Amino acid sequence: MDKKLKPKDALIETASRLFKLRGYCGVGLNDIIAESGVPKGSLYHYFPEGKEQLATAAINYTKQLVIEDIQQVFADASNPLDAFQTYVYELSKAFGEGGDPLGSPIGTIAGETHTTSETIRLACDSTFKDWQAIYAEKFLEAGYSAQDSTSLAVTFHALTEGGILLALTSKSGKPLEAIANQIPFLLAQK
Amino acid sequence: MDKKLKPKDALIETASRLFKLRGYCGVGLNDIIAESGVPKGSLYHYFPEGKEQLATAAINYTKQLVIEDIQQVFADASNPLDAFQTYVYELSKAFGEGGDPLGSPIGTIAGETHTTSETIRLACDSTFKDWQAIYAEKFLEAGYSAQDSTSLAVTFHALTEGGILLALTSKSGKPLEAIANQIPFLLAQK
DNA sequence: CCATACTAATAGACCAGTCGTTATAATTTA
DNA sequence: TAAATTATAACGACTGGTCTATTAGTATGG
Repeated sequence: MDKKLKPKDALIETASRLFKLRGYCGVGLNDIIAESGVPKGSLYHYFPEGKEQLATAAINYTKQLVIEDIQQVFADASNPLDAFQTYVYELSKAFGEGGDPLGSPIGTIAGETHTTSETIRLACDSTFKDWQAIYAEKFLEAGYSAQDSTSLAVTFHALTEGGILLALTSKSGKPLEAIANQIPFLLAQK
Repeated sequence: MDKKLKPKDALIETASRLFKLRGYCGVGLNDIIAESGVPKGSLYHYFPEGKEQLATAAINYTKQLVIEDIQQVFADASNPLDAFQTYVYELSKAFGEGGDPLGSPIGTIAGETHTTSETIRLACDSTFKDWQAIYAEKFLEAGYSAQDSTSLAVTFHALTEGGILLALTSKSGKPLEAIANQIPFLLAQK
């Protein structure tokens, strides 16, 4: 087990990492306990409802990580478009650096489970909505109308999710780079 | 078995449909033979390399279906932006109509397998690139520069993939509707 | 200060079921 | 008759989940 972490946190962290890479069905509990070093008895002690409950915890953990990333980049930028471009550009660098393979934070899980697990689907849906709410808030602050702000938040979030998917499918940061380069030319008339 | 179809085609069609809904790992061969009515012996007769080979065939089948959709909508429109808006708007209606649940054509498969099956990853990657090539061609015809055309193709494709993911996660066509509504305001300065 | 008691946590063996795959027999088609 | 196709049973490996036994940790009582 990761000696620095408590067993429960080790499970959440390992599950989060593996689910990003291989999705929900693609990761077995045996993979998670093997990588985290936490015995199966402990897994069912902390997550008595099993895999779904662990996945929900992993989704919420990932949600928080992403929120911190987003807020950081918005705090450093003077307007939402700049912030968003910086964010996507940093993603492109991360995917392009050829280190450990990354994954889609929760997109893959959402795609797999939307028809099979309402619990997980709802966790993903609320995560997406929370991320979008941050974007929308920033657009609102920048003077966009309420309606435009929410629509733009959805649009830019979709752009991010799609861009990540293209990046990991092509094993390259270039799709995200192309998207980031296009961002300044979007919405120029507003 | 679907009496209208030859066994091989029935397998491809059923596999394609189920993979869209639940991804690659989420669908077992038993599901596919049960729904298609094709016996397991026939599956391994037509696809001796097993699940990966069937998935590759399903991906290529889906690729073609989407290409026909895209070309249809571009044939009916006078410029690429209109065509793209129409396309996304039609997607939003399909996802919003509350009939049989839809799925991401191959996005979910790509997200699951990019680290585990190079064969499938490459099939998804070439599919994405083929779709983008159609978009790029249309932008080129409309007078955009070669570089802008490819970047815009990637950007709009990412928008579609992300929009579909948001739609199926929220079980609603609204995310795609919001995206479609934003499209006319994008690129206004070009 | 130690002994006791109680609970939280750990450790895996184990379960029934399913996975993708293989093997082989039966049947149909040419 | 030969080949193509269908049908079914079975394989070992693995799945998520259950179970019991044991250990570690802590609070309490004398």
